[in-house]
Amino acid sequence: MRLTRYFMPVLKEDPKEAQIVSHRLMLRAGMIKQQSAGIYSWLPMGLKVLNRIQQIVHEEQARAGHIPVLMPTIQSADLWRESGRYDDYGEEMLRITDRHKRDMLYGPTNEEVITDIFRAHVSSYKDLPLTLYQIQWKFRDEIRPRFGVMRGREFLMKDGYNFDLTRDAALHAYNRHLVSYLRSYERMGLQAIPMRADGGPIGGDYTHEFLVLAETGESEVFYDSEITDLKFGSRAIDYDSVEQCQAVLEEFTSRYARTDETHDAAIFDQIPEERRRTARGIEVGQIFYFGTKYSESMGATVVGPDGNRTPVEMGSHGIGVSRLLGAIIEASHDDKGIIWPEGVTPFEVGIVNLKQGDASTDSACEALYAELKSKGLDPLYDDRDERAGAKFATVDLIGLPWRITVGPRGLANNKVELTSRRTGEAVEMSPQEAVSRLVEVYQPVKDAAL
RNA sequence: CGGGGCGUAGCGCAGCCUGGUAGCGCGACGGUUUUGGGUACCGUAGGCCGGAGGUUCGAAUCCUCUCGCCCCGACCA
Repeated sequence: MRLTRYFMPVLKEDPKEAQIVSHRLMLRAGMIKQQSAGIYSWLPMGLKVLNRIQQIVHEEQARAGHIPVLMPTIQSADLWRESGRYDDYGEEMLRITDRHKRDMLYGPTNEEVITDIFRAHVSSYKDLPLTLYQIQWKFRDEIRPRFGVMRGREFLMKDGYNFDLTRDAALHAYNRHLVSYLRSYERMGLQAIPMRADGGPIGGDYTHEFLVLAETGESEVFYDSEITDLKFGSRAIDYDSVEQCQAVLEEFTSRYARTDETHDAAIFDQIPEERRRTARGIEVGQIFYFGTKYSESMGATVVGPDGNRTPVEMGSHGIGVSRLLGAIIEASHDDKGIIWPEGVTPFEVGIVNLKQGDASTDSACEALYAELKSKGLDPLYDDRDERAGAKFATVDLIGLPWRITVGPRGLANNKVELTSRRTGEAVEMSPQEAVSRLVEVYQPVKDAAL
């Protein structure tokens, strides 16, 4: 993309309403625009990152064998009366009346709808196991939205639901989700630690939430420092293998890691003191096993091999997709701006032309731009007639992980400069070398994709 | 929902107390200059001062109501 043809309304000054760094940077980088309290438009670059995160989630769900669907944002109140949650959910649920005076609502979650779909079309144990999921907008009418997309009222969320015949099968689905979530977060450049959690309004006796450590996190967390050494990495896993998934769950949940909701000081104090950590975390996902809570109240049953009708075992699983942009920025930025991890960056590299209008730098930039695109990379070419300082400031602010600087001085020796946003390290090399170096850098990202 | 604060140009703000018909910086646009970390100078455009009502000869300014937004708290992915 050429910057002069793009729409990226960056701000030089901090908008006063933004208090935390991710909110400030998303506004300054021209990624979002607030339309109303807790409700945002996604501008091109914000949308790009949002889409990349969605893509990772889709790919990892596919890998785990989960099937995508798309359910409506507006739901009938009747379904919620059936489950008993219409009255329980409270004022967080946005209630709407249509022209026929029917009670509707903007879905804050989808257990009712998915259960309705299931009971309409699934009736035999032979159709199980089944996990359906979607990435869809939700609305929760928070009393006080804040922190930009970290706690908006409208938010994009992946929600998945597993249906199984037995408790053991449902627990395997739970484990499978845990593994797929670990992989997803790592591809986004995040370390999200599974912590024992509280059921909340969804209920359930077995649940973990995934937290990204960051100073601005909303939850206080307590953990054994050994847990931060764990990496899922690129290990191969058979999602159908109960043993393999169980082993991963045990590996990632055996050490102490809890939020303040479930924290138990007596157990925590048994950890050697030098490994005890207290920090803050941002919740970016949660997985639940809740058994037959919804299937019983809503009549989602299957006929088992013995000919008896039995309520299905269920769980639900969420990833806060839009919130993840905030979480990633909270975990990865400096005083100049965002630092995108390679897995989610809106553009893989920025090309900075130091002397726009100069025949040799212009043509060198154009050649680089074309070459990078031909290698499957997506560069942002800053072709504005601006001074070097302004271009550097912009590319730093928007957080592209790599920058190629092209100026007459270097070009005289066939050199450009390749700079890492994260380390600031700059190396002179030929344009061809810069391209191959970038291809190399992004190879793991390509390899991780399906 | 309790407590606090703010709505004046795209963004950040001054002016309001002590009423007299709106200003600064950044940004935008045009030009000159400059050119390896937000260059300097000159010029131009842009605002029914959140909205409604009232007081007054006259309201951004005073009064009443209202809408929106932000912060702290309780709540929450």
